[in-house]
Amino acid sequence: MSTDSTRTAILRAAERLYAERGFGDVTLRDIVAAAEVNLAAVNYHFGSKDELITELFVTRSIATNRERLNELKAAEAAGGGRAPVEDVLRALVGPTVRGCLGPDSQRSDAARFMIRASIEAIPPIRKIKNREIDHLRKFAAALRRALPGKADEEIFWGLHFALAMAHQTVRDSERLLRLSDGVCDLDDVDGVIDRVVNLAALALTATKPAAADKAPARRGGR
Amino acid sequence: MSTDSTRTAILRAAERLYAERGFGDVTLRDIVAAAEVNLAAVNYHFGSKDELITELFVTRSIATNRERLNELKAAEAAGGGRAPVEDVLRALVGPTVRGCLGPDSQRSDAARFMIRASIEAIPPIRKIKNREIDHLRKFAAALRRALPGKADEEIFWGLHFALAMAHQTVRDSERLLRLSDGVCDLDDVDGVIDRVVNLAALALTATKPAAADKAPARRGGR
DNA sequence: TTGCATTTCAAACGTGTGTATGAAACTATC
DNA sequence: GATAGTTTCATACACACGTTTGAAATGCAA
Repeated sequence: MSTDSTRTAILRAAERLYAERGFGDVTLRDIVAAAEVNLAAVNYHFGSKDELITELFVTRSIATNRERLNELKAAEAAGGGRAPVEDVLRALVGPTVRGCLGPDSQRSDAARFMIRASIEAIPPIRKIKNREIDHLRKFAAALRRALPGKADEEIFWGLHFALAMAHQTVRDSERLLRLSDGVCDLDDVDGVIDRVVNLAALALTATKPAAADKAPARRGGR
Repeated sequence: MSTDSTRTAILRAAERLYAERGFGDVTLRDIVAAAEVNLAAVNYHFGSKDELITELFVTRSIATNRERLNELKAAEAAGGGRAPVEDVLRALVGPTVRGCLGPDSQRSDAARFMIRASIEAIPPIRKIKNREIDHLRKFAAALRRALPGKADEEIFWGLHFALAMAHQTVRDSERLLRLSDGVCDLDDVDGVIDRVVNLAALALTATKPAAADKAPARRGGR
């Protein structure tokens, strides 16, 4: 093999197992069994378990960020340097949702691995995760361009809620599925993305006093 | 002590440590050290580590659900059997948010423990967690009463998004804090709850075609 | 006090984990 | 085909974990 097949076999097996079962439940022995390689190969090729996880996370993190930024740039280029709020949000949450929901064939271990990483926040990952902030700032900036005059506070909350809804939907899709008894269609990936994007956009574009049809926003319950 | 002080010392120490550091990073030896009791006391009083966690989770789960239902019933009683959407949602997300955010003195290990439990989904917890669905159905029913004629699908999505936003906000408040450089005030607990509740209510009450001021909801990105 | 049940304690056990070792197998260059 | 460098392999190590054990300490009724 011209490519180091043992190395990549370990990476693929680890990514798949971690995506399926989480970090806590997967041992090196599980990984090497799935990859059909020797136990010592992990330490030979990666140095340690933590370095294996770190390499996986860094690689996927870069890929995800690039994918998001590509969509953002495409959207902004189409709009002459400014994209509608919806498109900015879609670029932010689309890649992850698309990789985690939908038919099995379309789901990616990579996206589900990243969700696991964001959930369990294992030490080797926690250190790197700080860079995500800088990445998100680029989307905050794009939202500012889309909403001139909007207060920063609102921008950040909108961004946060968009991520929260997308993230939680892919993370615990089972609960929504069971709660709704199948009424909520999580295989309609674009539909899910639209729900998240539209609601977050609503948060960002709605006029301040929130003119809902009834029950004006009241503060300080109980 | 009339109350079994060793037992409760273990429970308190375990709850605090699990809340602070998660299940993966806390060993029985950590717990008994914090509780200042002997290692064997855990197995003597609880049988096993899993049973200790189960007892913690069951106790807190019941308490949380009761707190939520109390608020819901109070709200519905005040409205003659029907509460406004906002109040239903507030009863759902309020207890958790209030227990996890705000000044240290007001934060509770119990609420943060429950968040950890919902994040890490350890085997002993996973089995019990199914009951949460039944609990949430009561809130879905209350939302149906508040929004007669609304499609069930929308009810469930609204409920889901409300939980998603609240949950993610308390779970990763640090990220929002750093992203916004302190602009978003997470110590204003009622303010946070209002944001979540109002946005979720907007999702539930907004007319279907989502008449935002610009960029009509479009389907099928990329 | 005596006797018995409950609780605490130090110490050890068995198991599963990540990691290290040193020899064997393989690959490529001369 | 011999040699040096790389990769694989079976095996073992060291350690931390949850759990068990049996004796000591404590509480409490008669």
